[in-house]
Amino acid sequence: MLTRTPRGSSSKNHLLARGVMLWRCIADDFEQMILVGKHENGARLPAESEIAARYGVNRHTVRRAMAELAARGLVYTERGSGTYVKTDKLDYRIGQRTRFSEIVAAAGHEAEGRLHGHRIEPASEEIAGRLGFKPGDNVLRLEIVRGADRVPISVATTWLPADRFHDAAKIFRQTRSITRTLAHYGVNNYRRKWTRISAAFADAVDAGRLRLSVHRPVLVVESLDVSAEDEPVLTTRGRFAADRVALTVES
Amino acid sequence: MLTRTPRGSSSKNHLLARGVMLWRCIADDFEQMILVGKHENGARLPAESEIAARYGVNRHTVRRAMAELAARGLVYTERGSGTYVKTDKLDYRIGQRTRFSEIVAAAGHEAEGRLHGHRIEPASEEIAGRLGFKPGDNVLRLEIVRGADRVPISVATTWLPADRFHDAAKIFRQTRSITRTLAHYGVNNYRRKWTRISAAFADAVDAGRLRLSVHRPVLVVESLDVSAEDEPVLTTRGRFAADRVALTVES
DNA sequence: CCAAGTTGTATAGTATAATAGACAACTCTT
DNA sequence: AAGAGTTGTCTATTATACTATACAACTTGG
Repeated sequence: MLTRTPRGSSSKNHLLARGVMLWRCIADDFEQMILVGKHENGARLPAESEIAARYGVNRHTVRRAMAELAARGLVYTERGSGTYVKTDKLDYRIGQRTRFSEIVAAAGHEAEGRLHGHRIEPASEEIAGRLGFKPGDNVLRLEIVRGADRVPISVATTWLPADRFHDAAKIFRQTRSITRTLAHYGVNNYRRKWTRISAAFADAVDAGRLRLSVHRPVLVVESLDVSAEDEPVLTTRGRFAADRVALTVES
Repeated sequence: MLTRTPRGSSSKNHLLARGVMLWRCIADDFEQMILVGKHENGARLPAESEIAARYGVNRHTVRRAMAELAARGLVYTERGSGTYVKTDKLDYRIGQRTRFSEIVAAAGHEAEGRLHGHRIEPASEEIAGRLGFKPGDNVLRLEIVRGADRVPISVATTWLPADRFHDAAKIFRQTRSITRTLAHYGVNNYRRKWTRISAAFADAVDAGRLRLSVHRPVLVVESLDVSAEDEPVLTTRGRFAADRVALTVES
């Protein structure tokens, strides 16, 4: 250790970013260590009291940091036992029948979907092309955040024909599922027609909704679903937290 | 604007990173806009009250954000007039006579140097080679933060022969200048022998000392200075905030 | 079963982030 | 010279981050 000048020589100085709370710095520090492989999957983290001592902070502060990591899906805690690393990813299988709730339920987790916003807007050239519309035609746009076991997995922007699915936003709020929303309109066997996958970094809005730092990667999944009669029923642009999901594409 | 669900629909939600203070989010937001060219050099920012209204926060919070930007050297404020963008960089000319204080003073700014730590350590192979020592020989290592007009410009790790400059840390604390410290030991006309320049991102420690975000670039300047008699007197590894300095190399 | 070690919860105190409002000091344009 | 608009400073209040301490609830290994 370097000899320090008297000024600002607190033991927690090395992580104190100005304007960033202590628990957040500790959480980010652990996220870094976990992502870099310093604690492997399933490993037990040191006890809260030990971490607190190591950072020179109160145990409550460490608890807040651990709660954050749990909210990010990086760890889980077991009362009386400890806090454990969980870096295994949800296997998200993309095929003709791709249903978020079914995939998550099959993996033994509780699926969740929440509508964060909606509006009717004129279709862009891109979206119109996908849905077989003319640019400027009205489409219904939904912003949906999906999660498994209360951990956000993806945010998706979904466009549907506005006339055919006019109250889809209301129906989605009730049913909390795109599958059930389409069923409400009599579309029961829609299937995935194509899927395009790329990668990017989370922007500020997505990062907030996914509980990610802005420098974490997302898998960008664009897709088109069609009805049994081959009519386009919805197209999406989803952003999946790459730390929490691995995509499997059937071929 | 998208129609929002009632949950968490505050007007400042789009920048509220969890565990990051409001003023910091606003400061980072402005830094981003400035760096991306949305406000050019010399331009006046909107009045504090207007910014406050725009973000839906109190004016004091905006003032804190502006103080942060000023501390980062990105803006300066003029009482009664406004806050102005300042993105021009200090021209740091590297030649045979390279003296931080002189360069900064010549640019019309007030130079400042502060010792953040020091110790005697065995020389690494690299450092020993530079100073003409054997690996393991004792060298004195200084950690110095330099600034202009109270804005950090560089952090530098400096190694000197430990025997010859034994109390250099103490002398530096008094003189606040490497030039004057060497003069104290009778070394008056040292000159730059070689300089090697590369680039990197600020690590957590350097970012804190330079008041940079960790994703901002730094210019890494490694160099060797020798006395008039051609004896190595010090070698450094400096990290310059690339947002605040441009290096000019004489040839 | 017990004891040691762990996470969960409760209470209370201190420091500070953010809000709110008022006014002083200053600049700039008219 | 005046007045509108700006930054600087002051006081006060509320919400919350962090600390401190204690104990309950639970797991694990002997």
